[in-house]
Amino acid sequence: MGRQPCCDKIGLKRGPWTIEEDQKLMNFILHNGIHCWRMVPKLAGLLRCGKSCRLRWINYLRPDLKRGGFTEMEENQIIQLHSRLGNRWSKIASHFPGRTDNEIKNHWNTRIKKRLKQLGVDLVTHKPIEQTEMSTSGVNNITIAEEREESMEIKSQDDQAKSDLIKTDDKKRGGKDDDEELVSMDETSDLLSNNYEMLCGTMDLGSWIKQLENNNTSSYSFSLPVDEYNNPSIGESPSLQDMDSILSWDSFNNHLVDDIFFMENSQYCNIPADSVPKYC
DNA sequence: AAGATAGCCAACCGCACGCTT
DNA sequence: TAAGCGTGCGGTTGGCTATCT
Repeated sequence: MGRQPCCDKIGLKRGPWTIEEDQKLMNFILHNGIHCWRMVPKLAGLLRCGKSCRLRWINYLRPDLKRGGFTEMEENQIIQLHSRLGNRWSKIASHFPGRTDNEIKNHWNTRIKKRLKQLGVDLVTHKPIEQTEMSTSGVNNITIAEEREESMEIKSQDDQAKSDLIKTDDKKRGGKDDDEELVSMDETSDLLSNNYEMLCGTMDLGSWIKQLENNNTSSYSFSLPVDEYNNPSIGESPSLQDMDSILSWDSFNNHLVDDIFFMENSQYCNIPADSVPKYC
């Protein structure tokens, strides 16, 4: 028997949120808090399902969200965490206050993945793809990286399954599913042994990548200037798209000064999304 | 100038998990 | 103990914008 849908979806609005909807949702949450997402749209007067409201709040409306592009330091930290945690975006996001898992996931898929590919870094093991493999006659580097990624993605699915098994076993033993335990699991697990070297060894992935970039700018063509990667948000004008979102956010916030004041004095100020009550 | 293509990101979907009854 | 339910999570999609031809 399959799960029932979270809502009947009949008569519910979908697609992009309007400023009016945002205001309704934010006003409601700031004044009433979140007790049950399913009830939120009804009580707030929104024609959305609770799930959609939750997503909108977490990814866009939350007052503690950090906006703007990722810094080089953040990017490198994401890469390091990904080598340890894999595609567990919420875990990775928990290391970045004010960033959402969706944001990090999108950034990984659109920027970092490409960057690593161009640098010849394996997207799963986070190890450099061997020079011998890269210099195979008649085959360009990108093709090799793509093939490698494809094969490793299959491997990663197996690895993830194994990892889940280990996690399950660990939970059965009453253990916690936190990063520290993942690290210790690395020591006993073949599947993560490749990452252990990166994690516990002397290798600094961030500086290594930077070094690669410096060494390879002549041999690789970047789709973006390195500077843009390095720090799109500092010392530069935001992109039009960024500006647009900032503008809309600002104009939206102008209507909510009172609410923010209320929020700053409320129990919801600076509380991470995951500490909001989970159940009704 | 106009159409094609690529990049980006907000939002949706479906499954998994954990709590309650 | 099993079923029901709400929420969290990761993968995917769709639409908007920018860039290229």
